[in-house]
Amino acid sequence: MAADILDATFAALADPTRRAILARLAEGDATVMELAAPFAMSQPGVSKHLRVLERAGLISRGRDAQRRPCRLEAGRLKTAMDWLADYRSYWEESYQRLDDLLGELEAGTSSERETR
Amino acid sequence: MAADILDATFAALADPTRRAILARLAEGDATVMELAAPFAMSQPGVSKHLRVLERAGLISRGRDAQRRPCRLEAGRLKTAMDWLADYRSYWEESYQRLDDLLGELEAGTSSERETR
DNA sequence: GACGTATAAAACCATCTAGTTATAGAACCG
DNA sequence: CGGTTCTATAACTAGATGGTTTTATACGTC
Repeated sequence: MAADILDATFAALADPTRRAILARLAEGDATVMELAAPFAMSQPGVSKHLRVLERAGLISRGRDAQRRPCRLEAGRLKTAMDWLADYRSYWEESYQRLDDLLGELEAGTSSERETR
Repeated sequence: MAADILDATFAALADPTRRAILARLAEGDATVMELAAPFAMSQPGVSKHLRVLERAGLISRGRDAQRRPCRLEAGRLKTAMDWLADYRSYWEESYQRLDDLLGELEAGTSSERETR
């Protein structure tokens, strides 16, 4: 469900510059110039990253004279986290023991794989 | 910390085919043929996706005669989730009210932005 | 109206991506 | 040994991505 939202969200998060921009925005809204300052990158380069983040719904932009202040929109981060949460049991200790047990049972009963 | 791991993990998750492969592996280990079956895609196409998942550390592969069974490795999913968890407060209700309050305070005291 | 500042858009380039087909390697079956 | 099955590699293509420089737009100020 909503595959393209996850596509865009994870793709946007797969870049260190964009993650750093989100981290900065977590401290409060910021203009493009403020966001660009820490990076050895041209202003249009940062603008392109912001467009990716905006199209993924991870930020929104206001208007303040010439400035276009950016704001973190955390909803899509929650969507991504909700997807990951489905796998939580697979990295938790209690599951690991259960998984090992099931593996032994499967190996003991039959060589056929449960495709179900 | 560990930026390229997050890069590779999020990039791997940004594709619906790869997410579907992970979902399938959550039900148990599977061979390449088993994983390829649900998709209208060539076998080498699936193999390439598996290589991306393996290089991201999201799966591991064993050896069973000609077969290379794939197994879900959830550790990297936890790493991604840990990163997202830092933003949890930004999408939670209680935070939203705090954020609004801080916004009003900032607007009321000064037009200068706290860059700290 | 002219100038400076903040941002976006255009055009371009190199590299990566997701897919294909065709081929090769590795292991089993007879 | 010969054929079949499973998987990986190679070579190719079209399109996306991340960056650049240059140019245009929008707004505030003098």
